[in-house]
Amino acid sequence: MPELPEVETVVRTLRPAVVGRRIVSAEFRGLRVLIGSPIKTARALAGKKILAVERYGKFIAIKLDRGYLVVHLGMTGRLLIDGELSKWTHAIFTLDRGSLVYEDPRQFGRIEYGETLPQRVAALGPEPLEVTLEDFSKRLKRRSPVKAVLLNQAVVRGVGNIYADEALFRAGVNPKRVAASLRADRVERVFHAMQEVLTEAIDRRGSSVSNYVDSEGRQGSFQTLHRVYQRTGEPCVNCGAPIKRIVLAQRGTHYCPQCQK
DNA sequence: ACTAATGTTGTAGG
DNA sequence: GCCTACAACATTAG
Repeated sequence: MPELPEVETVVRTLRPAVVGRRIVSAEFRGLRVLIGSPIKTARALAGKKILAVERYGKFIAIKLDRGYLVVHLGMTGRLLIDGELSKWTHAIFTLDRGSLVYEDPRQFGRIEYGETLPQRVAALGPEPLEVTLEDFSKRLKRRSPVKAVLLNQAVVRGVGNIYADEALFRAGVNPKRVAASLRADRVERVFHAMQEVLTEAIDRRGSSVSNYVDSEGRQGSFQTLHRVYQRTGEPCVNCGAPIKRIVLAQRGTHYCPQCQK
């Protein structure tokens, strides 16, 4: 479910509810989502105070007075303030006021406590809304299709399948184009399109496809503004040609064969 | 019955 | 190191 705009919306709704709160206790169900020992993690979290909620790409880092509680929502994860318990509840954090509940039917998400940020977070590329054009251009010099490069979290962090397709459509760049072969003006168009689509999606509180909701249980609305993602066969908003779907980097990839040569 | 779905990680191979 | 392809993870929706 969650790419950068969705995770940003979760973080923004989470902050006012949990910053300053103290974790009274933590309970974990099942072995899939939690990285590490449930007993040790629960013991480490009990009594910790929440100082901040940060986002690193698609990762949520809850900064405690010692260490971090790091959450990745995978495809179907939800972090809910005072959420109801269900068969897919994998973690319950009881706070000194209210609670935080993690649920995830597909269980591709992960929760981890550490004294420092884990390596897979530290190894991420820069934020796409903070990276400079110069740095972005260097990072794009890879001999893979530009879509695969945008999905690579070591290049920039937070772009996923929806926003990669939407950014390339807006830039008028074919997703199969080898990134390193793009002229500088094309790279600049991709850069601006990526920033534009992410910013607009954040303004719309993300895309609710599948089961995405923020931490208050609210849906986003950017899915109504998707121009190519999941619009296979529908007319292109620019030229009317049918939107095409191919598989690239093992992901469904949607583009206009007319506008994205 | 089959396919595809917002993601990451690990393996094998070029 | 860089790159591709594939599998795995587990569930639901069309």
